Amino acid sequence: MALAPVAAAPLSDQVYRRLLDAILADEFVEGILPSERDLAATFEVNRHAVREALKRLQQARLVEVSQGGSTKVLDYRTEGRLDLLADLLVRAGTVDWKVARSALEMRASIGADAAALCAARAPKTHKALLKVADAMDRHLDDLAALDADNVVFWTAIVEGSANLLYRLSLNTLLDGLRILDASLGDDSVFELAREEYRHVGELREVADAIGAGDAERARRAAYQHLRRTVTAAGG
Amino acid sequence: MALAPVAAAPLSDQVYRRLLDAILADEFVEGILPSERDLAATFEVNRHAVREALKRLQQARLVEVSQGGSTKVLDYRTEGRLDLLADLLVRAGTVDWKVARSALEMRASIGADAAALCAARAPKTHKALLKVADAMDRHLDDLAALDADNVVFWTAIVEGSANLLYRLSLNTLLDGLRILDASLGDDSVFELAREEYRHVGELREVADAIGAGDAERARRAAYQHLRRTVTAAGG
DNA sequence: TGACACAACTGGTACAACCAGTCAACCAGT
DNA sequence: ACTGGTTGACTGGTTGTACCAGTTGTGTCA
Repeated sequence: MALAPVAAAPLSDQVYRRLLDAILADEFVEGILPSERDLAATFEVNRHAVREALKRLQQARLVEVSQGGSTKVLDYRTEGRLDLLADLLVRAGTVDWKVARSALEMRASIGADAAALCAARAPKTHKALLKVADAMDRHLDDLAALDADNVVFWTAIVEGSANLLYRLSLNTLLDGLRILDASLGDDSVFELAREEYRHVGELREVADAIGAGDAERARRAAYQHLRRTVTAAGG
Repeated sequence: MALAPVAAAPLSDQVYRRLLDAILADEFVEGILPSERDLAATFEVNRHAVREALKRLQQARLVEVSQGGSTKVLDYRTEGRLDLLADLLVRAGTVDWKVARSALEMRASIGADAAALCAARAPKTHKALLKVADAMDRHLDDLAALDADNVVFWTAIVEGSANLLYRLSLNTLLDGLRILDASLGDDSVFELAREEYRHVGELREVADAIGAGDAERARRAAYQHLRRTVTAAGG
């Protein structure tokens, strides 16, 4: 019998999670949050725990607090930032596939541009990329290993692009992937990934183009490869 | 006479800022932060203020705190997320142009893809876009107005792309722009923008392609327009 | 030498108070 | 019908202190 560990998140994290869910579900009338003292009372925690949670919500641009006045909910579409991905992707235990599709589209766009930049700036990456592609070919049945290798492949390209923002975006997107993974378990939903991994040859093409320093070819190859998954996901 | 409001940031925000700067400047030996009590003592503030700041750093994936153990600095390249842009762009009062160039590259990539998606999904956006382009033509000498209109133009395209993540990325990028603006004042550095606005005709071309539902033409036109600024910035 | 126990850290939570803004209502004065 | 001042009941911001809980190093004892 496998007993899962009991989650022991700090109180402020739990409060953050609760408030976040309530905000995204638009549960506050007029978009006005109760006072910190009231929240502390209803959650039956100390006011400091509430304050720490509110500070995080504030940083995520989800609320606006002002001394003396009340704390208001902001529109995350116009105020929120990309880091919300992880929180928007899975809500109330169900995956928002529209958000997931958005993430795949973004991955394709940035992945393609990163490949082009990598070809222009770090064609030497080529060797490492081919090695990963070889490894992937060697275990086409091990989905977990393929996942890991795929991450290595694209991380190398993004590193080669010498674009810090692409690196950070990749982190954000991978974070979303992790959330998705945890939410779906080892479910069959990763048919998408499985299908993508059937085309390791295309990764090789990307690597070749990068090795040749041919930015446009690298871009096209990467875009074609990544875009297929978007289409498969209903884009 | 224009009187600017007096800045009165909460203590925890100031502590956050100080710690952030120290972290990005790699000022902590072995990447280990002093204890909360020590930080409170050195900053001469209450421990709660320090805790609120640390919660935010934790959320930004800049530090890892563990009860009983010490708080460690994480590598923002591998752990940080896109929201760091605003903090990385301007440090110690000077602009990091490498980061700025990265942002411009990302803008070009996402802007082009958003234009393509907009053409496919919301060709009707075309009308509003042309109206903005007209307005821009009408006041080619008013940089502030051009800036505002430009934001409206691209926001409309991103809305039309129906991609929530592009919307959030736009927010993040615009945030960076605001930071840049505030840091540089009305400085001459916005030669870049000025040059971009000399090509309002290209925006019209983007709008036309979108109106025609021609995704690839919209992508090419948008990319060409946005990419020029990247090149001008030394990309 | 190894296992255990303790002490001295660390972060996490709590209560109680007070400072400092906001807002609405009311009240002069103009 | 306005202006500005006053008041009181809210709001968030700050503080100090105490204690709980987990980690880590150290020293003792078998």
